[in-house]
Amino acid sequence: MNVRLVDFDPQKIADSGQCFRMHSFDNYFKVIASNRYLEIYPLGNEMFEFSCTQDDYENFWQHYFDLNADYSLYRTAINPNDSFLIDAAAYGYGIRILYQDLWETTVSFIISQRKNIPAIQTCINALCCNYGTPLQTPHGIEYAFPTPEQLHSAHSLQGCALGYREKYVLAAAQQFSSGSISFEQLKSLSFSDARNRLLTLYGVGKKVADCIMLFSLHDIEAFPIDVWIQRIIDREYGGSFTPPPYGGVIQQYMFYYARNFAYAGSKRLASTNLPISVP
DNA sequence: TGCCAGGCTTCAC
DNA sequence: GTGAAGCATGGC
Repeated sequence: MNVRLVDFDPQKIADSGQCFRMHSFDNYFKVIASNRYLEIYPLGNEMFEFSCTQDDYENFWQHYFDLNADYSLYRTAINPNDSFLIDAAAYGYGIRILYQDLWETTVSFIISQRKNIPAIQTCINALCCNYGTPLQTPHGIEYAFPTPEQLHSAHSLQGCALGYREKYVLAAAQQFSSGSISFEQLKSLSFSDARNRLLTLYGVGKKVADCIMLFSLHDIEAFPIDVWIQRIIDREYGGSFTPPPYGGVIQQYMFYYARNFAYAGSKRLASTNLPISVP
């Protein structure tokens, strides 16, 4: 099916670091999420072909990509005198905060600690290939993200390069497969109670908990502070920074801008060199 | 080859 | 309560 989407850039989303199973190819993108497989073909003029039915689009992917939200409202909340955030938001135009599966997000960001993004993707791909359910796709066999039960019954996850994180993932698998933590349970709690519940998971600290709050529970006030965000706070704000409204969305703009443009070398480039300007 | 990575747990103090 | 050490492994 074809659809026109504004403020939607699958390349930026794939490169934004919030998901690890969205990949770009010559003329399309493939996404694997919650046992579903999708290809997205950019057609130009904000038109996209989604390789799914209208029902699948309306009942899953539209929500997954948060396509009913107006992100210009988030950007207009930025202090107009804050040139770094204004530039970051312009550069990140088209990024969406995804509604990702709680279990997959938890495992992915447990794995992410002290790894770079290519290494994270290698680990997650190994987990899926070794323990996930095969999915038939037009481009061959892909693998769903393994369920908590699939990993819990594995007992050992050697061959996935998890290192010391393996025990964290196995502990999470036990918690999720037993039902002692669930999406419904966390969504019934307040922000701080849900975050505190996540912090009880072995291997989950503040940063990973905030990533789960943002990228799965979609609490867009969550503001994960990783090494990139801390670098921005130190360089641009003298070490002190109060997250603006909708901080999670702004955080994603900051992260993408820093990694791909502003700090892509070792220091910030001139903002006048920005490729685009967006209100 | 050596450094470093979307941090966390553990253990002194 | 706070700060430093130690951590497994792959990518660059």
